[in-house]
Amino acid sequence: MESSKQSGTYNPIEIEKKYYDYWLKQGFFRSIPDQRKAYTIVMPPPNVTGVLHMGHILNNTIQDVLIRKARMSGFNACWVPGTDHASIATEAKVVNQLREQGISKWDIGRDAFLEHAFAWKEKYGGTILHQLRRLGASCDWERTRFTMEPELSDAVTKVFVDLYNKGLIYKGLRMTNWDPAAKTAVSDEEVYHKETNSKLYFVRYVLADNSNEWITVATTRPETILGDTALCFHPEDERYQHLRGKEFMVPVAKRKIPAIFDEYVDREFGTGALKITPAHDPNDYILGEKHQLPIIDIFDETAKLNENAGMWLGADRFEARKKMIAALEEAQLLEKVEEFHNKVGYSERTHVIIEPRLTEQWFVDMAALAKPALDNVLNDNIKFFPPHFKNTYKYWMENIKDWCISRQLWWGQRIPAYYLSDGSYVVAETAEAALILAQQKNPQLTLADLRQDEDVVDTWFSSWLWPISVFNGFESDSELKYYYPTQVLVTGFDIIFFWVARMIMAGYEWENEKPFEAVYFTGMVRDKQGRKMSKSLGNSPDPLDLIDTYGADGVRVGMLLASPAGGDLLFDEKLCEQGRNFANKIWNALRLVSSWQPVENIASTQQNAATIDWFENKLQQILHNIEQDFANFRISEILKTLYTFIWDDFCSGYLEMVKPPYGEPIDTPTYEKTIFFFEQLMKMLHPIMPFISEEVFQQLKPRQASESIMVASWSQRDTSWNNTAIENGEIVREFISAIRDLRNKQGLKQSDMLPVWIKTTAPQRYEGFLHTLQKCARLAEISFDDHAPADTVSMRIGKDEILVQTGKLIDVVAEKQKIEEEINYLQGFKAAVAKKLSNERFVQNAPQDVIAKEQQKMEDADNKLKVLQERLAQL
RNA sequence: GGGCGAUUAGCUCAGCUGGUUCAGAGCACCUGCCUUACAAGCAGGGGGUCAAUGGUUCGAAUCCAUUAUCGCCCA
Repeated sequence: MESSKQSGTYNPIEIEKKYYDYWLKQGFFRSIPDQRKAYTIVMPPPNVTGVLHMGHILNNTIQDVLIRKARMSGFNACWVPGTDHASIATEAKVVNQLREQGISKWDIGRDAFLEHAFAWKEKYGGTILHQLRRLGASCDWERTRFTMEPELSDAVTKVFVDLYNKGLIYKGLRMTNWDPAAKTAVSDEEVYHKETNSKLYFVRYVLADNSNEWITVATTRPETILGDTALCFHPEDERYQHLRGKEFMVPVAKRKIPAIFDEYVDREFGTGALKITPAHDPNDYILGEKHQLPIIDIFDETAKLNENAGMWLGADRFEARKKMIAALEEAQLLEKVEEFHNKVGYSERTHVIIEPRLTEQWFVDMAALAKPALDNVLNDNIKFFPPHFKNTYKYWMENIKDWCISRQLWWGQRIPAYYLSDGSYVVAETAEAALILAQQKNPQLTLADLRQDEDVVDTWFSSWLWPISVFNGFESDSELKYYYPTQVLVTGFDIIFFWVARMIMAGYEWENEKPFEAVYFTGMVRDKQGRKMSKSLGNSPDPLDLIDTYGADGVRVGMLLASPAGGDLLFDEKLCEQGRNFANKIWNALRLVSSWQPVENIASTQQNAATIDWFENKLQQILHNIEQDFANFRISEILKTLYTFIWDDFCSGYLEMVKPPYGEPIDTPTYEKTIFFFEQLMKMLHPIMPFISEEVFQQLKPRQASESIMVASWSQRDTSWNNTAIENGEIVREFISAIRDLRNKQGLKQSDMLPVWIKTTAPQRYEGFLHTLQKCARLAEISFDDHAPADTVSMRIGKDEILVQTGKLIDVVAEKQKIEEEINYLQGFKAAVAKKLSNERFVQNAPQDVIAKEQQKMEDADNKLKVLQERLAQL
């Protein structure tokens, strides 16, 4: 053991580095299948483009807590890290980087572009995973996976072909969410809607056969007028009945379009007349199909006007709007403009307004996949924490839409569809396999006649396989069998549809088994004012700076203090400070204990026995509570329990009670018990504060080189305890507190040793604590006789009365008043209890133990009253 | 518009299957302390009509209904 001359301030930086390296070197993070039961977590792979932010800290702290606890509990703990290739985001980064060098991706072509992209990934892609080491993450780094590496890409191809062969993947022309910045379709889930201040333009459509008559149509997107192919009215709208069979002139474009009638139209909105632009609005598209309208697609892939628009070629959609408004005004067809609030869809990735666009895309038919995925969540076969996310999940699954999986990008797994010159295609895992299929149509074909689809699949189409593919589960089940299903997924609720739901589907589709037993949803990290943390607001601290300032343990505590499961959490740097202070407190407890010199056979052995008994039993009780909380993922609760137990009960309570006077030795049994308790506490704390718990563990006793708290076994399972021992200790602590309060209020000095009398029916309660009481409360002598002098102050601790001779004049009036107040309160309390007990229905209906409790309360109140009244008479 | 959730101390939140271990914790605040482990600390203290109304019940912060306010998701 090191000397007590260490600094009074804990310095986490070196210690954290030292132990992380030590753990790595010892291979404690490594998991290889063996005879133990596995406890597996797959990390939600962060984007390769990302840097560590507070969300990662939260998410990975929780995972590390769970995996460390499992490891100590004797499981073969396996935490698999990895990264996600993030198609759109990464491709955008690489494109930008190339642009700065004056290179366009189109010039260099697909293969060269991918080389750049992989190079970029090699250089920057490991950033987050490296940063996580600072946090103490005990991942099995040797298992680090990447969604674009060969095995995982093969899995994607395999799965695509499998689904296609099952008839669950199809290609079709559909209205899709087009991201004109990324020039790709995105799925419904990648579109977010934002309340926007728009304008509603009231535009006149003149009748084709009578230029003096017109209908006014309200639209938010006048530029799409160029793609109009009909006007639509409600069939029962009396205002428009005369228009049946008529035609209108499209403003500015000067084309003729028909009037159609459909119940879809909302008569209340605008003028009740709706312009139909099938190529640029999903609802219009449906109406267009129903009424067999022509489709005029006026935009190109970057949402600029094309030849079909007939004018302003190359103008982007916003410019086109301005031009259209000006043209309408000039033609005197713009009646009025109103302010209007509506929700506009934006791309999750590039944050530009989504353009509904008709494109050929690949879709997954989700209905069949959704069925087992829904059932097994509803029946709690997969448990959600917090459980209310089941509702959200259920709603989405029951209204599930087909999944658009193709992306017009290069960075990703290329769609394994091969086109023949006649436009038909075959789907196969390799070009060679595709050729065989193609040759069934035409035996003359060669590889050169096949052209692979240019598009890649959605990133989520690879990450939905993650819990299986990280174990190469599509190749062989040797590892999968051992690690799958995993125990828990820790992730943000915002990707419940993107990812969680789809992993569940994939699990049942290919393994016929859930991917995880439980899902722990974390909330969003916000600043203390409740704002989302963002770069532009500058309100997101750099996690590495935080770790430098407060230590990884401090940051972990800060994060967990703020984070009950599920809801958003308001992060405040002060919480990390609290965590750092906690570490410092533990450090100083270690300094104290380290300074003790144990000696055999001295009086304190007996004097401390009751205190040790109290603490030992409470420790067992706390251990039990924590075990329960772990089962329910109540991690924040576990931290609070340990924080209070270590700081208040261990440091302020236990250590002060057994601490020998300065310079005096401690008896060996107390010393050994204390070391044992401290070690137990550190084991309980280790999942949350891995570093300082290890440091204390190493210093408490001489250890073998390979001995670490990380792999020390979690405290024993038998957690029975004696409640009386706990109660007695608590009462003694209350006692000490009350005496200190009295000193405070009466301005008594520490050096004034006060004599006390205890009036109790259970003097044995205090027996083992007499020395401790005298020491901690600075008492002269403790008597249990009835001969307390008159000049004493009275206090009540539990059911007992304590009389303290302060040596000062007793303020009889104040003392009387205090007691009368207590009597008043007790009488009111008694009346309430009596009312309950005299209520026949209560006595009949309430459970026996509740009634017994009430009777006990009555009795206790009576006793107290008796004591108080005696005291009053005495004064 | 449909759904989900929240509302408890100045702030952030616990409070699980209704019953004095039910009104709690941390931070903040107030008082007194540099007491040989710790001022990143010690000892003590004050503070809430549990959003409102009604109901169920012997009994409601807890269950139900309505309202208000806020947040989120979907359309």
